[in-house]
Amino acid sequence: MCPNSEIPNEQGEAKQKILIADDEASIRRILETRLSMIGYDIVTAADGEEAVAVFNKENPDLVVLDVMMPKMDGYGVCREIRRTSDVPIIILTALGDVSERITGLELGADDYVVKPFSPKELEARVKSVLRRATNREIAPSTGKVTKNVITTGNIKIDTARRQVFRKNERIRLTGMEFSLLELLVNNSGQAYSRNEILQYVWAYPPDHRIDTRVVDVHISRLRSKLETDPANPELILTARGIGYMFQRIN
Amino acid sequence: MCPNSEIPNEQGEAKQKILIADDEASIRRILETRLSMIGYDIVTAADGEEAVAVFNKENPDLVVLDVMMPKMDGYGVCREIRRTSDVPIIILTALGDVSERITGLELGADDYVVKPFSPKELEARVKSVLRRATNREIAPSTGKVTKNVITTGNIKIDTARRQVFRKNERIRLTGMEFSLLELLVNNSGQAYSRNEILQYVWAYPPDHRIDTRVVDVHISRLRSKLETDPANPELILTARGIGYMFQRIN
DNA sequence: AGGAGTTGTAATATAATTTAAAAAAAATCA
DNA sequence: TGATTTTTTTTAAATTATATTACAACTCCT
Repeated sequence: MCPNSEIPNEQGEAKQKILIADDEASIRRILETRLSMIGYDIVTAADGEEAVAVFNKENPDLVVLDVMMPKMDGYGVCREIRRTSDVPIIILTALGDVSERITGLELGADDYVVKPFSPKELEARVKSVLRRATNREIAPSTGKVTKNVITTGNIKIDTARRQVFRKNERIRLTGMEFSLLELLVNNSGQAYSRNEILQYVWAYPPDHRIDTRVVDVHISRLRSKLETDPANPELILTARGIGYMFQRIN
Repeated sequence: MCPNSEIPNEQGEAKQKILIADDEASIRRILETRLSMIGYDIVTAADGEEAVAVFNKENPDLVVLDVMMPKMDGYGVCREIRRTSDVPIIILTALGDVSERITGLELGADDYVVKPFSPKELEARVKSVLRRATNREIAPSTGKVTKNVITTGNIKIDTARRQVFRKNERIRLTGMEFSLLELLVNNSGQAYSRNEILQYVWAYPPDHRIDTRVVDVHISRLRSKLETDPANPELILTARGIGYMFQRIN
């Protein structure tokens, strides 16, 4: 099967770990259930001090902090964590409190979710933040400069606007399609396994039991939209036994 | 984060002084931190009367006023200041209260910023207002409304007059539509969930469970009025799984 | 009260994504 | 080589999410 992840994340190939800090047991329980269901390791804390302690002990990949907690509030925890770490942080704020939101972002939180929220929404934020966080590491690791507009052959990719053109005709890509293309193009010439792609584009932990064929399907659709002859791809290449890669750009 | 930076101010001479009047300590603290970081001198006040006192004593180059303050509200302070001075004034208003905004501008404020705002946004307004103030050779002593116009693509948004133009044709938006647009535009590039939008734009109490699909409907109506091709929106974008956002401006 | 305009709800349509599975291609090996 | 196995590609169906529409309820003006 697919070999170990070549792309180092902080835990090697372990699941990504999320620290959930909220004093409401019901919220902890729900989030723990839902997030572990889609493949994350969850650790929890019921107050601010515990959150800091657990953070230091467990070194999670992402932290979800409720603002209102006993002992130390979310900001305190955020500040404390930021003294030593750039780990992504999502803040849970109470209803529409402006100052809370500003404070949170000011202190270096990566995102915030306003209560009451649906678990689905938090899931989406978690993936989004993790995707941003992990994608940030990709470009530097290859030593490539990630340009805003990339041109190769008759394909033009505007990463800032998330738009793609072929022969100056705008091609509509869906969000997933674009994210996938973006990963491959930003690291052209480098092959990624399906698991790595799932991890980076979908922000799923390495061993999440999602069908890795999703990647194939998306690759197929991308080819049908981008390639001159989808049956003989010249841009999105198959690395048999490994995964996929984008034709090297220079 | 980017700490301690000695960015020279526009004059190169003495630092420009800004008075910040807001009863929320957290907002005062944040704005003080951020604005002094980029080279302004900051003085603060926690209520209306203090604001007037500090203004008379410190003679700042710009005043940022929260509308809602104890002792004397923002308008009172604005009126009071305008009796003796043309100093630029920025008003902080709650979202969606039209009359507040109009009143503020009538009273001679130079600009307003709608809560919730990001510190970055206020920084931009501060710079903009100061630039106008220092550049105006023949200052209209009335301190009449300085337009705050956002332009992107072929649409122009005049937030002061709550008017929107496409290709210089006026487009009629309803109040809700404009408020929604305003939230998204004022925070372009940032995705908001339906819940957040409901809380910010509709400002319903937490128990008033309204169908989140209302947001979809209004987004749809906005698109049909604003977008060149409503089926392929380029301004009001869908953040699948999360909500909506306005195409990042700048 | 009457009419024009606005808003929320619900029903329906469309689109994006995942799953499943069959067909095709490439690799393995006796 | 040819049969077998593995891997990839493609298609279709199922699932989930978003978009649109029509209408009823409501508001604001006179």
